[in-house]
Amino acid sequence: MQIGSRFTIGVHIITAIDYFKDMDRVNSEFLAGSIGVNPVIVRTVISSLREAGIVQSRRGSSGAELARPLDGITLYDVYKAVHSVDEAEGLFHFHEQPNPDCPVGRNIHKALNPRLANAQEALEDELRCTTLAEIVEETRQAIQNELH
Amino acid sequence: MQIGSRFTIGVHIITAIDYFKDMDRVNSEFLAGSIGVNPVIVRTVISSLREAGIVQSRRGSSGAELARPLDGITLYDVYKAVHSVDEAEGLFHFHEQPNPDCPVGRNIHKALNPRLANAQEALEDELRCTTLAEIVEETRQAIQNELH
DNA sequence: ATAGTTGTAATATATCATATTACAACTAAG
DNA sequence: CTTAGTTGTAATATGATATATTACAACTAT
Repeated sequence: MQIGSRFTIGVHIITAIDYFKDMDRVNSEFLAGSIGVNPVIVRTVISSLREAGIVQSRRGSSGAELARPLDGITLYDVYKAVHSVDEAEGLFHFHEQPNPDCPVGRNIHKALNPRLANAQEALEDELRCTTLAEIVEETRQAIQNELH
Repeated sequence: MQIGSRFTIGVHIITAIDYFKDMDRVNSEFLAGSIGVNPVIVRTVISSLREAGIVQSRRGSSGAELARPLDGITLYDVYKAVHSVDEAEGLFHFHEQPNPDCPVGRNIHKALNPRLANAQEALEDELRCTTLAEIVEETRQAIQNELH
């Protein structure tokens, strides 16, 4: 069980938009080529990022742009934007039909749910610690280091 | 995208084994009734817990028992035992074919992977903070509180 | 006008979790 | 030692969901 790749695709998109902004026409086909997925997937993820106010894009006009500075975007923002995880359901899937006629069945969630929420929050807090500015900067440095 | 219910099923199993150990014959059918899933799923999860040294069970002999004290079992132990998440793959699914001919495509994982690992570790560390002794105790208290 | 792109729906495919069926291996009780 | 009942596990089916693909109207820029 894994968190879907739309999250890392979203990070890749933002990084590529910034990196290539002065060099190429960064449209969905170009991005799809860099990421290695279908252009429609790219457009779908971009739509999510647009709805979250992270990037700008519109019909007919080729290419996407960032809607706010890179240091104002965290990994958590991207994670939430692409809704890799359903907000209401939470990260952990609790078995859905514990028996209400069983004392354990109807009470265990009271003990377990707060712990699952804490674990999910720990993950999200960690994602909030990194901005896309850091990701882009480190990617640029990695590219520089290739030259040696 | 969610972490599968085998994890919470595992916690439910351990809690029920302890709670009912002096009252009922806690076999896979009984547990399946309490949890609300198929008995074979219960037996599969118990197999995982047995391989992790958390419970004891064997062919023919009805019922499972705990293999070690409840305060020596953490939520993380259960989480790992049922392999809700593949060890090698990690919690986050990185898109699999970033373009090696693109500088961003072949370098972004260097910047992103450590952050994803940190987030996963934060989640797991939080799961290590809770023992099954706490879960069982709180479940017992919740059952007690029902009487008022 | 025209060529090219986006947004989005519809559909297909792939993957994986859970459900179900089936049964040999085994235990315990009589 | 026979029998009823359970476990471990394989095989298969079902269901849910993520990603891929096709298609095209809406739109932009030239």
